[in-house]
Amino acid sequence: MFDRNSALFKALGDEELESLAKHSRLKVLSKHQYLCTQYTDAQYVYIIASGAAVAERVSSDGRRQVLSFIFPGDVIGLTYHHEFSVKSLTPLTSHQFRQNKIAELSEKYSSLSDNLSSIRERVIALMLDQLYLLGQKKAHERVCFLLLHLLKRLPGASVDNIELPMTRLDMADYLGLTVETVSRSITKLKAEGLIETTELHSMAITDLETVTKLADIN
Amino acid sequence: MFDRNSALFKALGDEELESLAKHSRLKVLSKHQYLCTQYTDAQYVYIIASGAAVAERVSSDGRRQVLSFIFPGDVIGLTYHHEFSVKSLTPLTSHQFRQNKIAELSEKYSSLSDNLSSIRERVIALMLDQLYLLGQKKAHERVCFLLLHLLKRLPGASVDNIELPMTRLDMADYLGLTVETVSRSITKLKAEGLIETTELHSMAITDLETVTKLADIN
DNA sequence: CGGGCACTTGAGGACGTTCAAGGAGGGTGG
DNA sequence: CCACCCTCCTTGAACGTCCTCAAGTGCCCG
Repeated sequence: MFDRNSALFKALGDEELESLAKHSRLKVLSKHQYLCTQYTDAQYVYIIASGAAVAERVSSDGRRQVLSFIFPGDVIGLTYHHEFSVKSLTPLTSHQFRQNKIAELSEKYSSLSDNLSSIRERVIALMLDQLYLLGQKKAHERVCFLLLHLLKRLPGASVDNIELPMTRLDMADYLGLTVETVSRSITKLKAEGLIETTELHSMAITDLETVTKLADIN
Repeated sequence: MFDRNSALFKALGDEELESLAKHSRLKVLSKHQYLCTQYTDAQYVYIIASGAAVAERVSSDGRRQVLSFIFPGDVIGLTYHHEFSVKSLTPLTSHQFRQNKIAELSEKYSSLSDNLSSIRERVIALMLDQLYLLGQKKAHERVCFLLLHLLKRLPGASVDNIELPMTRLDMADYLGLTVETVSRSITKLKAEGLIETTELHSMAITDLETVTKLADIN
């Protein structure tokens, strides 16, 4: 039932997995629905089983920051309050747990508790990368970073085929740019022979070394 | 010895505090020294007693992102690897603990463990605000945000006197701007009657409502 | 087939950066 | 104690990157 590749279930024994399974509920969303919304109590923890989503923050004047793209195995709701909304990009399936149940089980099973710690740590590491990106990087560097990020995190992605589950607007709001700038950056990267696009949402990295150099923080 | 106002020591009993004190070492730094540096193992946890510091990430081409300003009561080193360096802005005193000692004690004392969780949560909340700031906000909005942030976090700061412990460059690198833009933004805010500067590093907010409106995310 | 949405492309403009100069404050050595 | 220097800050001018506005294309779905 549960995928041990997920950071939450990693290295858990059968007993732990069964306990978790007992308290989980499958939650299924279609495209463009909200799993949870900004500034409400976080009653549940979700672990994504399939599909893709975004964590976003929207202000009253319409500006929107995509905080993270979310993929299978990712965990949502480990904080007491949601500081963001989570919206599905594709049909989405997730396992829902009561937050206090997770807290309870993590006291009992130290491996679960360790997993939770390492998830939080990874979230922080990702956010630090993104802070650097938004504060310091140029538009085309940001796009390269996103491509490599997706290459790492998207299930089934390979250098010669990255299927983007999000629109250009989602990419723009993640990168702190406009749709037009993202589009132009992609065009430019294509012109320079660094990437190729077979379809609108299918990309290939043809010059991984250069793309990595542009994306990297060092 | 320890200040219960710090998020780490909050609501701890005398026994807990004594156990911690037993395992702590005072670490004193002068101006512009490193408490810890990027990409090294985090052996120690530090809690700031006095002074101010920055958490920063520097790339090989010289670009620098200030990830956070650090003030008394703040805790550093709760992750296994430092993804950043911490540099003192002023003379700095901190209490140093071995990381595994903290982990050990937090298993024993649940209030300590709770404190650690809430610290991590607060760190994430701050970072989310900053992501929105860097991705979406205009220069003068960023400066307003920083002023309010300092008003909340700087010990001794009040609406009519905020003593900035950092240079304009630190502010710029925190806000994803250049020194010149920060300087111009401050000049503009002064001209509009929103703030006043008595000295270079002393500011007063004269129109809190407007500043708040500009800084806010909603 | 038509309409709507997403994407691309172009032109113009704004915001922030870069480059450059000048001023103010603090520390050091004469 | 003053002169000098260095660092930090401000201000100006020119430039560039990215944004805004606008038009046009392609694709999906009804």
